[in-house]
Amino acid sequence: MGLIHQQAQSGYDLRKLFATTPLGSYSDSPGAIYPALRRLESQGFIQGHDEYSGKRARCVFRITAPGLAQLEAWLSQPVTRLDVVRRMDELLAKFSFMDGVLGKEGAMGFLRTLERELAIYTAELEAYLREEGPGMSISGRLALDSGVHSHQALLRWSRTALETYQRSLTGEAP
Amino acid sequence: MGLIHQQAQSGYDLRKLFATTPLGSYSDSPGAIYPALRRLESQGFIQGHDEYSGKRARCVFRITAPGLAQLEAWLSQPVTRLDVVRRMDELLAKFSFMDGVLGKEGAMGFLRTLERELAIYTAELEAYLREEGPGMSISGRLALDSGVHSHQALLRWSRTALETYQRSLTGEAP
DNA sequence: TATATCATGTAATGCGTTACATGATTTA
DNA sequence: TAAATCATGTAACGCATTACATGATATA
Repeated sequence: MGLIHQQAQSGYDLRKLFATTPLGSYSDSPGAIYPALRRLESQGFIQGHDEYSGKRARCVFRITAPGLAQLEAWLSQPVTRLDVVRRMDELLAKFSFMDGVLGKEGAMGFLRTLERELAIYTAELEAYLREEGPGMSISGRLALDSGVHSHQALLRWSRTALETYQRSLTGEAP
Repeated sequence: MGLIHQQAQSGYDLRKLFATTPLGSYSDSPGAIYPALRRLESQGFIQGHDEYSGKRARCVFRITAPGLAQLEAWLSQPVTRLDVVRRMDELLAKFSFMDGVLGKEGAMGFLRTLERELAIYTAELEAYLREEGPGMSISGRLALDSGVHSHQALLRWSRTALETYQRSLTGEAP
């Protein structure tokens, strides 16, 4: 729905996006995409129209008013600890749609809570590594270490991302 | 199976591991774990025994010879591009079991191919950000940027991890 | 004795994957 | 005209999630 909100898309468009672009590593299988589109349509969140642009028919989906409300609600959900631990990919996919849907303030609010949760979880990982690391195998300890480094990198990113937004705000409102 | 190989585990043990430890963020729901254990048992990869240690019965699973062979085969599968793009968590979970199953040489071989695939994919992400970034929204570009930074961090980690193994080899065989 | 924790399951539902299928339109 | 690509689906299967259920044993 985020992609359809940015621009009307057919099922085939989405397949190509998932297969060729790095963002949102979702499945590009037709058995996943077409039924999902029909489900969203039956719920009234998107609406498909056949388009004949010279060639053959393409069923192009657009977001509806209830769909936009649903998308806003999804993007507005607070960042939880469980999101940070197990659904980081989904969080970043959500964030990529943020300023098109919630605006800069929404995106900045998201980044602030993400930074807080990331800081907490990263500290927990570091503590776990300090305490349990010595008793683990080399590869076990190193795997945990990779989690620590990945989350540290995300934490640094969330801070520079917030600064990027702050610069863009002061720059446009002199 | 990796966890059961390290140490015999009951379904409840696994639930607690998944719920409390940071490694391998798998589901701790009983509806996922118990049927999965029974499937592995029916395939002959693990074997459960009831144990009565003073308290009530616990069904403790151990790995079998075919199960160990299967685990070795799984851990020996080459690192593919798709693994790096969409299954990085699984790769690190696999790696955490490596030197208990394949030994240091196996773990080092894994790290070398992982480093190669990570370097390729990271370069692709950087190129995509350079080319497509200017046309994207701020949050879209930043989300992509987080992917770049995360993979750069993993790439650095894979190199230091390899050095850690090399030091441990020269240290023990003077 | 009530509550929390230990320990193991089952049932309904939904969804993803894999594989198969179809027909139209470019390109070689 | 053969092959690749466009564009959209269906069917079988497996598995995860959620919620419910059970009984035993510690702990308050």
